[in-house]
Amino acid sequence: MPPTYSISAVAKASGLSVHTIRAWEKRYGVTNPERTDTNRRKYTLGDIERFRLLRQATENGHSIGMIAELSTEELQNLDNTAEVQNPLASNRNYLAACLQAMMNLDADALEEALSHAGIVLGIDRFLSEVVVPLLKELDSGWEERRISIAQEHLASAVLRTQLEKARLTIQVPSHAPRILVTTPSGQLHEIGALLAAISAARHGWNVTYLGPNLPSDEIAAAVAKTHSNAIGLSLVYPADDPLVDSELLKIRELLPTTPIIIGGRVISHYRQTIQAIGAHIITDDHSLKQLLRSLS
Amino acid sequence: MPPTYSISAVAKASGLSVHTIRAWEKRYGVTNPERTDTNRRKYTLGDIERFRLLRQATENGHSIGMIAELSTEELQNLDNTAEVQNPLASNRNYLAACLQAMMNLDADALEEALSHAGIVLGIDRFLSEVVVPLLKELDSGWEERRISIAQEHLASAVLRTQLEKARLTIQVPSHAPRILVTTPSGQLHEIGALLAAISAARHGWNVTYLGPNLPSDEIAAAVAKTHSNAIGLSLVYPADDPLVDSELLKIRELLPTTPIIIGGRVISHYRQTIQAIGAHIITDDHSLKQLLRSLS
DNA sequence: GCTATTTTGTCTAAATTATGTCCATAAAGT
DNA sequence: ACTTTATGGACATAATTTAGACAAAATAGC
Repeated sequence: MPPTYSISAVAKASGLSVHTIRAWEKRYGVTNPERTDTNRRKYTLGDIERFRLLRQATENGHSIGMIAELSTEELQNLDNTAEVQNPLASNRNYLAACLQAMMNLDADALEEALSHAGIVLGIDRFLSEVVVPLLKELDSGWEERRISIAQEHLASAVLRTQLEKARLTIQVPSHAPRILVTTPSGQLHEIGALLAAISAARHGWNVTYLGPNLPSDEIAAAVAKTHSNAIGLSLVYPADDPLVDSELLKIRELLPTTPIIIGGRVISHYRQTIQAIGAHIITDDHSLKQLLRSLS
Repeated sequence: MPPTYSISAVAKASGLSVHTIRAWEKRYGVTNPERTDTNRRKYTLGDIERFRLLRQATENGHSIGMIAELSTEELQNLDNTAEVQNPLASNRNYLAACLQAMMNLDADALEEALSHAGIVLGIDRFLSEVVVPLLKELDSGWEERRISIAQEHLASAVLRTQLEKARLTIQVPSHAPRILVTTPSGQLHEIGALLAAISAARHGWNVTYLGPNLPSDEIAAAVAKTHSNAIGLSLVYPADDPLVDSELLKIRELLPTTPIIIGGRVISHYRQTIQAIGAHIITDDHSLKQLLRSLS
């Protein structure tokens, strides 16, 4: 792994400023990068990872002076055991920036804000503190006519791209259990399904994501073809479509034993059918995690 | 005798300017092309791939001075650590690999094939030699029931991600003319619109992409808000929806002077309306390029 | 509780280096 | 004629370096 990253590249990737990186180096010797012939610092991917861990640790309340000498390995363990949440974290700012960019139909700014949030917050907090609130805001704003269709479309398109980007960074062993994620016929909104796909991947599952609006027989055939161990379905809109009920029943008919996991804003409207087919209901990432663990 | 390429051909294929290519050669010795009897540079396919990798790496945050000395192999492994790429296998049939992966519902393989094709072929050839034929195959295969809905969904989802990825690598100056790309109400397929968005960006336009199925009044409002100089609409399916006709008319009513560019598989079914509102019809990338040039 | 000190992130200034772009001129293709 | 290319040099902007300053926050000492 040849060292090829410039200090600005490290700054972008780690969420620190170039000033801070140099200060930490001078004061605490957190890294000792090679130099070019002309004295420029040359960083490795490992350095980036180290700076990222250091930033997370400092944001969790550790002072940089105390942890600077720790090895990268020790930093990882430290991070796993740190529970101190820093309420000062500026998630509000990201959310506000996203909303403003969306209102202005400024795709570049929205992308910038989301991308930066993903780097600085880490994927878990990015999802729970930015993406989910943003989706809620989209929901309520759309109902109250505060958000136009165009704004919602723009947000969906950019968000989708960023979520896919986040998904690419997750690596899952190929022997892990497999889940098929989609939405049934009649359900056109896919962001919820995409979120579920990322969560499942985060929790160690191989995900086959098939987008929205998939008929029951296709779902069944796809489950067979991909040897999936479970199905994830997202129900967001509309709330009272009898087609959804019948599709759910058909899926259960075609796949009598496959666990079906259902989540989304409008699950309550289909609760009767969901219970009839013995599907699992999830309401948040934590319940999804529990459920997936029990299934694997 | 292997084929060779002029510096301008390399510039087009790699996305660099001829100035930059010569500067990189002079300053960092990134390549050492043979010369003709009259001292013109003669590049090989390998040189083109090297320049392309260098451009991608620089856009990824590496500075050219640091990576110029790396071998082509090291460049390939810089960011795509998992992918082992064989430049000798450039005759590989990407399209076939994509189709097979799609048939097997193997999202990972499809993603791998598309991503690899995008890197090796460059964006233009990737679009014209892989994406467009794949879309045509999807179309015909779907009509002939050779391809299931699940397979089509999978292909759409993965393709969309790869296209978005490709779009991110295109950089356009912010003062460039602006085009809004979407599909009108009733048109749910978005891949064509995404393709058009990429083409427009390739031809130097700032693109605001708003996804499929956008009502006419929203389109008009978005054009005003983003100060767009033109509208791009994609019509792929369905072929005979009176809603599309009325939406097109409404758009023209709301925006009497904005150029409207329309393309897609089913434009012939709406030809009368398209002519009535004085919209431009494009049939391929070349005609789009011509048209955009005349508008800017 | 209240200073004094240390820690820490941020910032400035000035010099150096990096990098994309451009020019002028000559030569070669078309 | 017009375009493309080669060469060497010039330029402007951006990035990086070092040394040090500064203010807010945390910590220590009393």
